[in-house]
Amino acid sequence: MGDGGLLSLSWNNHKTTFCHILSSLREKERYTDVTLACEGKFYPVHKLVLSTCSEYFESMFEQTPCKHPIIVLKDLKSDEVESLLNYMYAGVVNVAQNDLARLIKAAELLKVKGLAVPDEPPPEADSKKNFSPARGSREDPTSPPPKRRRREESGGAPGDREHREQHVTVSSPTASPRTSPYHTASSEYHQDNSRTPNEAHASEHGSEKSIDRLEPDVRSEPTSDTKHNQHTPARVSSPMQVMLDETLVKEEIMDPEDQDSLMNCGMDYGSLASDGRIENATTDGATQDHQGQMLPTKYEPQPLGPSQSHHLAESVVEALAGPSGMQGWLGGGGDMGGAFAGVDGYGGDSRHQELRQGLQGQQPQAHQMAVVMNFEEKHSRVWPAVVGGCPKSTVGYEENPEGHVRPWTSHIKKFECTYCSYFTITSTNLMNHMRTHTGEKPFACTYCPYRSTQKGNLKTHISKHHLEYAALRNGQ
DNA sequence: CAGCAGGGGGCGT
DNA sequence: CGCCCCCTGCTGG
Repeated sequence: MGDGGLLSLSWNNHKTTFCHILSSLREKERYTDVTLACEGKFYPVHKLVLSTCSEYFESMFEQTPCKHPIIVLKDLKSDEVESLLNYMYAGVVNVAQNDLARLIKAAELLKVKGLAVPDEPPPEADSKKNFSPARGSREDPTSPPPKRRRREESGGAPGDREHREQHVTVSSPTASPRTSPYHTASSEYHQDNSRTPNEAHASEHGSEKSIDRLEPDVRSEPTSDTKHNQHTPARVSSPMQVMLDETLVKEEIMDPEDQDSLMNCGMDYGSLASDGRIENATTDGATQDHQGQMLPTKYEPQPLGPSQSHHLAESVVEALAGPSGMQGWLGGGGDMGGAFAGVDGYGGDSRHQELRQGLQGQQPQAHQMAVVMNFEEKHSRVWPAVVGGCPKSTVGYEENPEGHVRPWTSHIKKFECTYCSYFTITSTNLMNHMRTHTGEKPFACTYCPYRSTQKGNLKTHISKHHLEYAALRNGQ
């Protein structure tokens, strides 16, 4: 190094290796810090990947201090989520031709880069965009070019191997791993895929642009244009999102007409509706009627009323409840009711100004409401153990040998710190916590200058340092 | 090991 | 509901 020679060390297989490792980590649920829930299925994934591949998630995570949020994608299908996750992790995913439009629309809802970006000529030969920095808006010229290409741009490869199966080749090597231990049904995309994962893997290694194999007739297929159609039969709206994280429960009411304020406050939930197509698709009333969580009055930072909290609970239950019967997993309606009865007042009582600023005075839109529940990081360790049981029943956690309590009923907290995002269910805990901010140490040791924020700590201190004196005093 | 901080049960008002 | 108390986990020296 001393001779000044500059060596360029190149990792030839960096991209493929990187993607493979990422997918492996996902498969092993290693370092996962966010869980997507859809139709009763859970997908432990990484914020980094989601943020990288989706401005939607990036903005969400930026504004949500949750350590391990659980995001319920309400208006998406589990297979769509699986495909999008596979796409984000591997850069490719297999999708049945008939499901292409649906997948694209889902990608647009989540602003998945490469899929959600409207077709436009790529500025240059691209590599995997999914792992590029996620900064920039969709209008950003530096944003990744769309992966879906028109036939003119696909290098004229009509009728290749993927097409014969009527599959859009988006299959990835790592798309094969189970998306979740709670996965109850394998993706149809893979079931229909004749290629083995290894073959797919090899294919990906051979070409980073397997998406280019999108067949011309696939794109010319009528359904492929539904992403530009505002009134597709398939109900596609802004996904109801429930983020379970630290204790906090919020209802975020989004008004598509107030995108600016939403942007200003950093919450990009409304961006889903910023797209006119999607927005219109959701304003046909079907979504609202279906979800029934629309709050009739404008959002106010006030505790939720009974009916509102009921709607909140319902929304969460409904969001978490999938075909596999997540109601049972959640412990039954009664328990859930109790759980969310305990969160009354969380709808607007939060002091998270950054979340609230852009929401005040806005007319609520049910399809744009996001319910944000915070789940403390510590509990995220309980969470996998809890949900590790059968998602279809309550056995998984009610009788779990570790004695884990029901997360929804035991970790919903009511008191929040004005200095940080801390929440607790008891005022005492909050008082103790507040002392950490104020520096108040009301408990002074009578034998030394030691002071403590908690009496118990002082007692411990005395028992360890001044036990003799304390015994003498007690004896006198 | 000591201190800090959080969770939660128990009890009285 | 507030307070007391105990227990527990984490962290830094």
